[in-house]
Order: sequence, then C-alpha cells, then structure tokens
Amino acid sequence: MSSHHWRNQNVDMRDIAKAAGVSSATVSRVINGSNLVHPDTAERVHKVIKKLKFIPNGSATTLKYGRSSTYGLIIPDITNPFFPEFIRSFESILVENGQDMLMATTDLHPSKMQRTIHRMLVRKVDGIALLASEIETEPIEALIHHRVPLVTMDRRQLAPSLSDVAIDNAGGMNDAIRHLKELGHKRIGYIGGSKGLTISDHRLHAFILAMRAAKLPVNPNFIKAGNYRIAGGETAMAAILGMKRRPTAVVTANDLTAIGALRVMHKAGVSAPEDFSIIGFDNIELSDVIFPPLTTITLPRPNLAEMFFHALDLLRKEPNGIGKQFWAKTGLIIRSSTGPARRGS
Amino acid sequence: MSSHHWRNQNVDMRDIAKAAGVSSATVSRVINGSNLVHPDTAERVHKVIKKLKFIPNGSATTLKYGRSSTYGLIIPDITNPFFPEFIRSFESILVENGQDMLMATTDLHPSKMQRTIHRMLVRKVDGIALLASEIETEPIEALIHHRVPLVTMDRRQLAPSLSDVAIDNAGGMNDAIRHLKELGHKRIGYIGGSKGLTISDHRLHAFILAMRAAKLPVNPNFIKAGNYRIAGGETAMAAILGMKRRPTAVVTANDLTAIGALRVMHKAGVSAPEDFSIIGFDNIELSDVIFPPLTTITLPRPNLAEMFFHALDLLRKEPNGIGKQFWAKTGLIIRSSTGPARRGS
DNA sequence: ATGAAAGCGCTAACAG
DNA sequence: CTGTTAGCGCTTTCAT
Repeated sequence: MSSHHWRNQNVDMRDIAKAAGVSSATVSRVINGSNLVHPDTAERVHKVIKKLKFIPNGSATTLKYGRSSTYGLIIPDITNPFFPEFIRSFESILVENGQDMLMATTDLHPSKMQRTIHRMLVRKVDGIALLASEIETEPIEALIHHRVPLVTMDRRQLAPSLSDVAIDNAGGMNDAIRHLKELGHKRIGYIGGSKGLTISDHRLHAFILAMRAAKLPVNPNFIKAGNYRIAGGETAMAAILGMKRRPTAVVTANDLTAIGALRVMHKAGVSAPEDFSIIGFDNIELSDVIFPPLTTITLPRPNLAEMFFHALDLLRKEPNGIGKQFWAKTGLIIRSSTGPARRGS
Repeated sequence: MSSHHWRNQNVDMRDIAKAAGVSSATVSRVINGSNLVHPDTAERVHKVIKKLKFIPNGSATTLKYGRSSTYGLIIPDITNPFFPEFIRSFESILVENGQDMLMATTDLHPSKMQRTIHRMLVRKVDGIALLASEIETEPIEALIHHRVPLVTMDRRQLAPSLSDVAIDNAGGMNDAIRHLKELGHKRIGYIGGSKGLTISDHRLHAFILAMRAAKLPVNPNFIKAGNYRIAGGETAMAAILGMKRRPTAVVTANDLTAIGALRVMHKAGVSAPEDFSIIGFDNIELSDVIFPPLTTITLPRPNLAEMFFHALDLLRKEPNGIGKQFWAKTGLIIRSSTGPARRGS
C-alpha cells in the first residue's frame, strides 16, 4: 500500500509524465492530439493516463487561454415548455462541439439578469445566448465592453459582438390570418404576451400587419395582453367572452396562452372549433396533446438552437466583427382548434 | 485616445492594485470582503474596480482552490415537466449560495453519461446531482475515486461521497390505494415506468405493498410497463382497455403516463372518473390544467431540490464522510380523475 | 520528437 | 492593516 493511496485525487500531468518517462509538455501534446508525438510515446502516455485515472484540470487551461469552452444560456422561465425543448437542442449541439452549458433563469426579474451576467463573465464563458426579453441595456453594455459574444432573441439590435435571432412572425402570422379568413372569420382577436417586451411588440405588430394584408378590420377591443402563461390566457379570454359583440377567433402569442383560453372556453361551454377558433404560437409538444389539438404557428426549436449556436460561433471566431441579424422562420400547423366561422357571426 | 483602448478586455487585479496604489493582495482581500482592510482603502479599491469594470477571473480562483463553486446537474429528459420544475428550484438555491449550475441531459442514453461525468470532472464541479436513473456503475466509481460528491435519486446505495435521496413512494401510494378502495375499487391496475430502472422497481413495489396492505388482490395482468412519457401511457392503457375483464382504476408511474392513458380513454369514449379512475404521480403543474384535473401523488420539487442541495453540501463539507440516505415525502392530491367504482364492476 | 521554463490571475502564508 | 512571494496545472514558445 503505497503513499499514493492518500493523494490519488490530485494526479496531475507531471505525475503522468513521470510515470511515462516523458515531460509534461509531451503529455499535454498527447492529450490534445498533437501529431508531433511518436505513436509509441503517445500510446505509453495514454496507458498511464488510463491507469492513473487522470483527468485534466480545466481551470488551468481556461486560465491560460482566457476561454472556458462554456456557453451561458439565459432563459426567462423554464416552466414554459418552449424553453426545455430549446435547451435540449442547444445542449446537444454544444456537446457535439465540446462546449459545456452554464444555465440560468431570470424568472422575469430584470434585477437577476445583472448578477447572472456577472457570474458568467467570472466563469469566462465564450458567449451567451440570451432568450430572456426583459433586458436592460446596462448588462448588455458590460458584455460588449468585455467583448463577450452575445446573441439575443428578437431584440433586433446589433453591435460589435452582439448578434440577434429575430423571429419571422410575419410568415406564420400571415398564414394564420389567411387560414382564418378562408374559414370565414372576419372578427379576429389577439391575445398578446407580457406588455413592454420587444418580443411581444413584434408579434402583435405582425398580427396587425397580417390583418391589414388580408383586408380585415383590426378592432382594438379584440386585442388583449397576456403573460405567456396559462393564467394570462385565461384572464384575457374571460374578458373576451364577456363582450357583447366578440370576435369569432383569436390568435395568441404562445401556446400556453391558447391553452389558458381553451380552458376558460371549456368552462363557459364555448367549444373549439365549433363556437370559436383559436390559434397558438410555438408548437410546443403539448399543443398536439391537449383537446382539441391546437392549430398553431410553429417555431421549430432545433432550427432556433442551431441559429443561436451558429451566431455565437461566428462571433467567437471573429472577435472584432459586428453582429449579424438572423431570421428564424415560422409556419402554420393546422390541427383541430380552428374551424368554419359560425353562420351569422 | 490612450493605448488602454486596445486591451481593456484584460484588466486584472494588478491593474486595479496599481490604480488604487495598493498591492494585489489587498485588492483580493477587498473583493472577498476580508475585514483586515482599512475601510478607506477598501472604498478606494471598490471605486477603481467599478471604474475599470474589473471582473475577477474565476478560473484562477478555481485553479488555486481546486473547487469551482459549480454543481453539475444531470437529468434524463428535460422534456418531462417534472425536471424543469426541479431545475427551477435547484438553480434558485444554488444562486443563493453563490454556486453556478452546469447542466446536462442524458436523453436516456447510458453512454452519454460517461462523457458527461468526465466533462464535469474536468470542470472541477463541487458535486453532482444525478437525477437520471439509467446509471452504470463505472461512471459512479470514477466519481468516488475522484472524491466528488454525488447525490443520486432513488438509487438507495451509499458510499463515501455518495448520498441518495429516496422517494417515499409508500406514503403516497398507500394513500392512493386507500382512496380508491374507499371509492369502491377492487380491481386496480398499475402502469409503470421504463423497465430496468431502479426507480421504476421501487415504485411498482410500493404499489404492490400498498395493495396488500389494503387487502386488495394484485392481478399481474393489470400491471403494464410504460416509459414515463405520454406515448407509454397510451400504449399501456390501450392494452388495458382491450382486456375482457379489466381493472376499474389504475395508478401510473408519473403524470405524463396518466395523461397518455386519459387520451386513449377519451378516444375510446371511456371517461374519467365516471367509467374509470386514474391516479398520476409527481403532481406536475400540467396535472391541474388538463381535463379532468388529475388526482395524483405529489412529490414536491422544492423539497426535493432542497434535499439534493443539502445532501451535496454535507458531502462537500465532510469529504471523508460516508453518504447519507435521505427520504423525500409524497402525498395524495385528490382532484377529479378519480370517482366511485361503477356498480357491478 | 521531446524537454525546459515562463506565465495565465488569483490567494494565502509570512513578514512586516 | 498591507506588501511580497510562491504556486495552483496547463500550454507553448524556444531549444535541442
């Protein structure tokens, strides 16, 4: 029983070097797959590494390089199924590219953001994917100052080391409105996201433009705010059902909102699609599971994740480049929550 | 325009020290809130830090200490709402305690686990919360070897630096069976989780014991396997509905399974609770949103997250201590998917 | 193809 | 209360 027993948690490269009869420089080369090492030497080193269960200390590498092979991901609300579905794709891409993921949630608290970003800077992340919209400019300026690549979602502002993935709301929204128009709907409402977020504004704007393009009247009374959650959809739909002259269909800012709306309708004995048509946004998995299966505007998470990674990767490789604007496509998935407008409506 | 302009991304402690007229040791003390610094000095240093937008380089600290103030979290499937709800609580506790979270998904691939754990060891995580059950012993031995605290879920094996949070399935399961018995159900089935996972075995076992405790017969034909997802619940329930003499109620291994079962029932015109009673497990938020709202065995995520953190923290503080067994309580939430057994059933 | 040595930025003795 | 210094483990010139 050698004295190794007591310190086996701290095998380092020099231990490997010694045991393999080489220098630590060679060990480093072997680990990083350098081709200027003799195959025999490499094999010998590999064996020692395995035998001693050596695991390199990433913090030393990070210290040397100033980069950590880690990306930060900041999301507003992990409880909205949209985000887990995104995370799954994003994480999988990161792992394929040898990167790790540091995740943080803001829970829609702008104040948390500042601290979150600071923590990520301390960790020397190679970049940050920011899917939360409740952004103040201050933390963003910190990132720009430190030249850390940042990619935002649907914020549509660019700067050096700041790119953006915008959502092409218009595509799906036009399809949605055309679809409803073909079904005979004329009075179409909209239940939006939380007020004050750029992403909400963009989506609402796309709705209005689509209505105009379809030559349908936009009635401000038919436009309600939600909060991207079920409860918000419930409240808004309750208000709509309470109106004397109400719309015959609504589009919502996301699927959770639509689900909330459906719940209220169900309780009120208003059924979709017979009495009222409803269209969601996101196409979360759940939207095909509920009853009735939801007609929705799809925003595919794998594409989105791919775009974020690509945008981040470009910025990382070109530290002085200005950011780029990306566009994520949307489309319409027709299921069963939309149907012909009631006669006489 | 000074030459600073070109290198402002690399302000370090010595720069701060110089600008504040102190040594870097003092700067370090100020940052770490040491009380052996004169308040005036501290204030001066703080000002310089702010002015120069200094952010300490965590990798140097990690290198020095061998600890990273980061915990790893490994989950099987982020798409199951149980996990996001857990993550939210866990992350929030970590942030309160100055820790970051490195997250990884296994997607039920045992092979991914090995690499994931290796990556986390490279990052010098202070510990790992492992909620995935498809575990092989090899990666776990690696962790034990490297003395990295590990806390598993419902695996019920302990070792030095290995603790476990077991789920007290019995508590909720007994309540569930008693509840069904009181409603007059005698033929009660069970739709389990994926085969071969210890967590599935424990849960099934709890069901069987609860049935015996209630002096109800356990019919092996009424016990089906699922996969913790909606599709698994659908398949299993379809099989059950196809039986000539079927149970009048089932308990499922998780809420998603129950939701799948409800879907199939709905399509088959079998309604809950009138024709058939069903009980889920987990109490995910969704279970109160679907129709009918699901009676379910609750496993509160905040408690669970708290236990994992606590277990991890204990191991970290006592590196040579043996692990501890923790128990997470369960209970029954009665909603609307359970009702009286049909007459003559 | 391999080795020697400097240095990434921070912290904690130790010395004053 | 403050400064000096060594060193955490790895990578990478620069030699050989």
